[in-house]
Amino acid sequence: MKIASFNINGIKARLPRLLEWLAEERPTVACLQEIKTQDEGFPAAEFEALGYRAIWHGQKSFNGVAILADGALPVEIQRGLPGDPADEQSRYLEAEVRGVRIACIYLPNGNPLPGPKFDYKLAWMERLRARMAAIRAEEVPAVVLGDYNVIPRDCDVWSPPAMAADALMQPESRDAYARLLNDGWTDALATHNPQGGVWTYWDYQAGAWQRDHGFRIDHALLSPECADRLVACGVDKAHRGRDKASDHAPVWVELRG
DNA sequence: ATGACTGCCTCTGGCAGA
Repeated sequence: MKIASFNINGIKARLPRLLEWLAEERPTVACLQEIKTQDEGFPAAEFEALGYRAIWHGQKSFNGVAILADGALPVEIQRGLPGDPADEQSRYLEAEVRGVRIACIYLPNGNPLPGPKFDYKLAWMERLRARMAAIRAEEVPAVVLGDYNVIPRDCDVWSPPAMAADALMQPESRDAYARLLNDGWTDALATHNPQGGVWTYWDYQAGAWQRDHGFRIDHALLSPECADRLVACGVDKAHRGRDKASDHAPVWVELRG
């Protein structure tokens, strides 16, 4: 089964590209981030026409996440990241699909720093760690995937100095990410590409795509029950080069069984 | 180089993104 993540940067503007990607790549599960629409604006019928059923957690203008599954309705487990009742941003949706726990995340960017946005990012990462520990304790096959907004290693960015001041690669951001791995989660793309050089994001500005100035911030973290089943993973890079593309490319993992 | 581009919901310019 193929489980994918795609930060689509607006589901209204991206719908033709998104439907095209689903039809061509046919992921079993697709986690979407930055749908940027309220719940009532979600194009569920367009996905059903392709054989996908979905659950979604929308928000006006910003954020918003969704989980699509081929031929099955995802069984919702958790809507919104626990740990802060005052947090109303739509960045977390968790479900079960075909016996696998799927958590779709859109981790806060954190810029500018220092400031409240960076504080919110770090607090959100601590809450995520707690939720992932709870999932681990259930000992179920689980994949926590999405836009983590963290560049884990220097080999995950085209130019470390160019991004050094960015919230994506601050030591605090990296340490919080490393704690997730220390807790027993496996970064699928990093495991299969220890040398780095694999990007999932290219800025719209300054010809970043044409110059291959990218970095890796979209990740799939596997529980031990899933890490044993990992047979392949990758980035659908070609989709980033198409007309009216998102600034992110889809990432995916293929699990045995 | 206070740059660059894109999407959203319109206070069609300001904000957010990364």
